[in-house]
Amino acid sequence: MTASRMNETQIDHILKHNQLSVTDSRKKILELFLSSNGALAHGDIEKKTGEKFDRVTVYRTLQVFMEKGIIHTIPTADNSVRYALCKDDCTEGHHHDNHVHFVCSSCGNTICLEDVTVPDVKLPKGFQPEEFQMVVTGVCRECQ
Amino acid sequence: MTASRMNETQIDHILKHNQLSVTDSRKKILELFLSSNGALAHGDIEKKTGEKFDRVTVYRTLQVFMEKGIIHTIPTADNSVRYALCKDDCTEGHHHDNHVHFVCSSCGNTICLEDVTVPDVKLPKGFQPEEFQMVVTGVCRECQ
DNA sequence: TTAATTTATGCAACTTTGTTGCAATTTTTT
DNA sequence: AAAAAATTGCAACAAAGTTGCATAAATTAA
Repeated sequence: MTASRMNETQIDHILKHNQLSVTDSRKKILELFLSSNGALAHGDIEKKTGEKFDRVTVYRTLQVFMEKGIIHTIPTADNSVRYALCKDDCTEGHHHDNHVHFVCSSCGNTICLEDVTVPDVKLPKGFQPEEFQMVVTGVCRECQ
Repeated sequence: MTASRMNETQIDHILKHNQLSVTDSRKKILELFLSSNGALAHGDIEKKTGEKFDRVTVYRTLQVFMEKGIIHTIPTADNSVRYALCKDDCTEGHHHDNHVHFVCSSCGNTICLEDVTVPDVKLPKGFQPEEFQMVVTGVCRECQ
């Protein structure tokens, strides 16, 4: 079993496990996320799929992946929405992501720092927290 | 001197201090920020100014305020860009904001938690941090 | 394996959001 | 009060995202 073959099995499994039809676009987009250790913007996906799929399909695929909890959005200071794979038991639409995200100001990539957990903070009385997200901007390893 | 009168003096001073012409739109938009303890999206501003100013003017005003360091953007998990007043000595375009932002999932408001500082985190080797931002999602004081 | 059913895709048309150039207006300077 | 500088609003555009619907593909049932 080759690496790509194994990858395809994994991809199919994720889709079926989430009760999604296995289609070319979904397989390809999911593969992109699996082979990228960072986060992807809608535009990145359109470019990397080589305009093989309609813009609308990409939008709808991301939407479905969000609903199923396969991916989640990452906050950025600029106006770009970035998506990243959910790790582990992220089966609901609601995602509680507890690692720090790093946005490189040089290459623009967003990297999930899996090993860096978001520290807890104390909030003033009356604020009921549901999710903590932390974004660090700076220069990444590749761009030093 | 009435409150509104004092406010106007304050507003004029901020604009002049930043070498900006004192115009109706800038005064009004700055007033909005001063009277709101949270962050504002472009759309909020358009609504609250009662469509008195052209969309382009609002965009350009926000842009200029950003350049002058009067306001800064706040990261959000959705695709909306939100702006908030810079406190204290934020005279450059580059802004290092060190307080936590709270986004209410009920009313949608973004509140600057001035008293809650962003905790430091250790990054893996090779990552050069420039700015740390933290966003907490949940239910705010008003919406409990 | 094929037919029936369900689901996803792609197209077109549209809305929303943001940008640019330029003439007219307003603000600031002299 | 006039000249110079800066800002505004308009129009036209570009980019980003959404919706309805017929076609095509994937899944289920026979």
